[in-house]
Amino acid sequence: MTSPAPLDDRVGAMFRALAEPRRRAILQLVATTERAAGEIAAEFEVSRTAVSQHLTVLKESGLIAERREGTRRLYRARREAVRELQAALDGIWSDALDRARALVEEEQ
Amino acid sequence: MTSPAPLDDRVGAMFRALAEPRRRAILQLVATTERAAGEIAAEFEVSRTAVSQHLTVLKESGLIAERREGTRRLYRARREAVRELQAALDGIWSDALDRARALVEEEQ
DNA sequence: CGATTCCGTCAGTCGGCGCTAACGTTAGCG
DNA sequence: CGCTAACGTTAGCGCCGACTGACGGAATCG
Repeated sequence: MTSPAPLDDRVGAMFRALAEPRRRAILQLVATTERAAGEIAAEFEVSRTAVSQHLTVLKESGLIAERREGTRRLYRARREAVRELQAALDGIWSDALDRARALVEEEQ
Repeated sequence: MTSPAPLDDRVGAMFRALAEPRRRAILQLVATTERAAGEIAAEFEVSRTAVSQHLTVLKESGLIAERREGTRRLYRARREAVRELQAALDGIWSDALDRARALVEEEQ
């Protein structure tokens, strides 16, 4: 309730995005180097359309950011989003502690 | 080569397992407290069969471990697996650096 | 202006996944 | 040994998601 934006949905979107092997490869491609959509598509043996859809999913999850330059669109990975994901992984245990504590108080 | 199973597949299996909201909730339930399958199923409003399948997916991904006690099967989260996942997330950047370096040598 | 480049978007198909219902299995009790 | 409890497993169904092919749009060059 503290966060106005649905944080759990955002985390879920990131996990769903990373569940696809090709999207992980794309994310790795734009991790350090900003790349255009065409360059990314050229790295894989799938249609350019599929890559574009993968980029859309990654962008909507917040894992990558888009920047336009002429007719090209350049993509780069957002490391902050990954850190948010790692925090969520740690939260699995810390939040679980809170819930366990609530259960103890209830059953006593 | 330190791991007998292909690491990228294991990481992918973990991401795929975490992509499902219900599996994340289950993982959180058994994060600190070891629980039986029936107890877990009672927490959600889905059939016990569905929970059992989720537990299978989580177990095969390595995110949880199973222990038998009589007719019951107790599950607990494996925090080491989560740490392996976080390392993979960091690896997106470190491995990308290696690949970028190789590309530079190629194009020169 | 027309042509080209670089992309995203829209149907449509197909395989995979989550769910339910019925059945099979193992452990413990009388 | 029959019975029950506590599970996993299988078959089937509905649906989402990854992919392809065709189309549309914005920026650049001549």
